[in-house]
Amino acid sequence: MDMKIQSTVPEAITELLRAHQITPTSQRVKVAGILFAEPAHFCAEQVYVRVNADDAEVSKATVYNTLGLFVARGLVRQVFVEPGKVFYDSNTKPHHHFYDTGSGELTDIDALGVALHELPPLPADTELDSVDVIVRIKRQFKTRRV
Amino acid sequence: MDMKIQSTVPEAITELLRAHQITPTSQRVKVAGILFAEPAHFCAEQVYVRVNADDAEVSKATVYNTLGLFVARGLVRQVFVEPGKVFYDSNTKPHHHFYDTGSGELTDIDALGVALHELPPLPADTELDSVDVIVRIKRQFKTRRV
DNA sequence: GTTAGACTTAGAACAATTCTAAGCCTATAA
DNA sequence: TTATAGGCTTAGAATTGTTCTAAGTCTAAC
Ligand SMILES: [Mn+2]
Ligand SMILES: [Mn+2]
Ligand SMILES: [Zn+2]
Ligand SMILES: [Zn+2]
Repeated sequence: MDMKIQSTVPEAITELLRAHQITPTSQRVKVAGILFAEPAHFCAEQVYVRVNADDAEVSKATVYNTLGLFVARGLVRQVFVEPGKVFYDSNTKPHHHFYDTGSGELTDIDALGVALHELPPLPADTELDSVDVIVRIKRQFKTRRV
Repeated sequence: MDMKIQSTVPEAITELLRAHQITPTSQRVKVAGILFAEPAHFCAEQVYVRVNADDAEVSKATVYNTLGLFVARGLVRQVFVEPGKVFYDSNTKPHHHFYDTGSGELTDIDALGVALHELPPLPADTELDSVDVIVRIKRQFKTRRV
């Protein structure tokens, strides 16, 4: 069963964490509250800023620890689109991404199921881990009418 | 025209660089010699080590400058599969990758042309830059016969 | 109440990359 | 020939994102 948060009610979040074998500390609940308010793509720094929007209460180390834990428990998934910055994606359903190379924004693409069909066989003695499709896009040059 | 190196003959490399508006300095020819000996996936550090296999003659700064220049001129392409490490791919034909999460090895997959067909329309006012497909694989668990 | 283990934290350490600013090389112009 | 200018290379410093360390805090069970 694929649990999803309906509201930002702390109890629901607490539940979600417990369901994934994570003891719901106040810091973890805060981080989860940000990630699961809606499907989103945040980097660690963005989570850190949001989680401390009022007063600073969660350290950067804890943000990283928590994100790492959520990844390990499958609550969140990492997306690599650029060197030196990881995005944490609270949509864990199989899907792909548009990446706007100008703004750095990620947008979801529903999984196609098609790419897989046409894949060559995996190398010997290996099994599939995941398929990531990143469609890099850029803002269009102003085209002059011909 | 899509020029490719047949041998490691310096003259051919010099030609290739000139054809891409790059003045062929000794350092650039060395770096190109490593990248284009055969299609390969190197990170900057690997290029640095290889280029200085005998005696140290090319600085790390120059390796990065050169790789950046080759990317800008389309001689080489970057692949992002992990945070904090860029691979430089001397195969610039459209293609995709297997990524062995255990060994960190990249293997080419001939472009399918399929993923594209099933893509949703691009967001408004954007144009396609590139499509990267990364198939993450892992060494198979020893399966016991049932 | 104690205690053990899990959790959090500030700051140091780290790794990949980029920047800086000074020297070098080479092609052309005097 | 020698000067000059631009592009190129370089060592090392700086930056960035992330992980590590070691000490303190919390909490749940005894
Ligand atoms: Mn997503
Ligand atoms: Mn490749
Ligand atoms: Zn779930
Ligand atoms: Zn070419």
